[in-house]
Amino acid sequence: LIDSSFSHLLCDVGRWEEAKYESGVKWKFLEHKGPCFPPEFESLPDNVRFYYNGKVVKLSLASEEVALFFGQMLDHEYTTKAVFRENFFKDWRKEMSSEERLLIQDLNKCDFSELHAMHKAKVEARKNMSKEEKLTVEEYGFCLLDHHRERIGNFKIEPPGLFRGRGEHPKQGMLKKRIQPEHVIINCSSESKIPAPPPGHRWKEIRHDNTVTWLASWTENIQGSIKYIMLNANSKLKGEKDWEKYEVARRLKTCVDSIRRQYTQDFKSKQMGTRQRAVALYFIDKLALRAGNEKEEGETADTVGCCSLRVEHITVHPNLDASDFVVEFDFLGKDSIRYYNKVPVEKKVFKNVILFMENKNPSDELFDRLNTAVLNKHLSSLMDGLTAKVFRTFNASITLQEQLKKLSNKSDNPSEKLLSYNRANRAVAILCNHQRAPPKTFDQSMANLQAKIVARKEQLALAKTEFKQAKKENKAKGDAKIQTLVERKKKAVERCEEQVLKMEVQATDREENKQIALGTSKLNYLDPRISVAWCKNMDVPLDKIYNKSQRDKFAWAIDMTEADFVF
DNA sequence: CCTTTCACTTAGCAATCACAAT
DNA sequence: ATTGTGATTGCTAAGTGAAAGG
Repeated sequence: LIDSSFSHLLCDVGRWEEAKYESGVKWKFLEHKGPCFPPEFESLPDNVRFYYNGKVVKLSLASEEVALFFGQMLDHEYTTKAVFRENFFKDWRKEMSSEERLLIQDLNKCDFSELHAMHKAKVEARKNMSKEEKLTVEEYGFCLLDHHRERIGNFKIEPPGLFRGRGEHPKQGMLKKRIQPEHVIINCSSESKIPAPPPGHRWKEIRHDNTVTWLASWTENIQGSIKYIMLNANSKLKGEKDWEKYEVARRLKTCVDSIRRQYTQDFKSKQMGTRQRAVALYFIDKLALRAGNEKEEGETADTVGCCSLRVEHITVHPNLDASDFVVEFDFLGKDSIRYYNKVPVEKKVFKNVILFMENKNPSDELFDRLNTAVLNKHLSSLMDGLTAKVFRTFNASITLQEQLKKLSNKSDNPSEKLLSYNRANRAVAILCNHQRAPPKTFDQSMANLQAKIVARKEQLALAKTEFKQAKKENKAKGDAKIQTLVERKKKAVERCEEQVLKMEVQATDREENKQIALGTSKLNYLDPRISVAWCKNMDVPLDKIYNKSQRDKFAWAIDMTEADFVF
């Protein structure tokens, strides 16, 4: 049965025919317009030339397009990387005519600067228009799902370009090919209007699979993986899944103590596999590490999660900085973000880690008897629906709840409350290692803010003296006019004080947030009901915490949550 | 059992927008 | 009106984990 709180998502006109939710059947009716294709490439104007070895070379249409991809990226660091250049040049040559291939043998002799300049000019020109976007959204951005108009998340086919992997990706610079309708599978209801392919084209396949949520899909040529067009996060389908995810995490709360007791027991198991499983689980639980599926070597950047940790990623310290049994982690995780942490662990964990490292090379797996399938199989036997990633959700949400309780007071002023919320959010982001590159203008904007604070403080000092002056005059010959002046000056002082405080809090918040990304945890790990309840308890308007799209995404939580909600 | 495929969530960066300061 | 900035949105890569395939 669907929770009644979903009603506004499921039906905004009239009543339910039937208030029942058949698990497994995702939808009954799906109609859409199909994906939006990027414009075809047209050959460059004659005044935009490509030079090889100082001489103008008129390229064929296919190789010209690829050359433009490189030219567009010229001021990006990518284009200086050896792997990127090598992959690009190899793929570019595949698109060249045989004459071109004969002539163009060295990327270093290529001059894309006119292509680059044209691209920059185009970007500039687009700034001054960009209105037709709205029409596209209206036409392609929505679909009909179970007779409700729903927003589609990504309705555009990804345009061709050069693959930009993260970190040291072995395939960076490779040509990501243009997708034609002939590559695209459409999924819709058999009784719906079938989306029309672009003129002169046909779809690869029309499918009517109501057990999946995607509207269209195609296979991408770099990794051979499937790309999907799916609904926006504010849709019923995504909202329900989100709610389910947090409900599973809340169930973990009821049995996490016994699971922790069990893996602590397992630290001394006679089975090596069991010990490894226990230690891995300890790390996943304590440090919110990702599961760490195996990856195909040479296909992706070399990154790891818990189960795929290698000996070279950890260092053991019997004691370090007044702590005993410290394990030092240093590895690249998802998106090649570095995880660096020195963690005091239980003695038994420490001894086990040393044992797992014995007689191994640095490049050997730490948990050689364990993988994510084994771990998850074990976890599902402990609790229905439990997998490694649930621990991340659970620990993130429970941390937010605890931190909010610890940090915030109802008597705080609004900006202090907000700072507390952000700090609680930050504690989670640090736990989950959600980092960002410090903004390029960070130091400058920090200095600007400090200057503003100084200026405002001076203003405050001035306001204070004026206030005193007015009071003195009032004492001397207090007429009504002076009386109002005193009031006015008093107000000015208060206003200044308030503003200084607000800016100082803002400065603190920003400084602490320099390298931390709060968005990811807010969007994916924190049960929104915790935040909604906190806002109710603290009398903080919800839009201080969630912007419009976040409020839409969490509509289900906003609707169902009362102030007494506990995760 | 192990590998591959598939569907979906999670992730950081880039582009764009909105709004304030000038 | 212009410009600079932080906030928001868009993009798509990179994970997880179940199911299918061999």
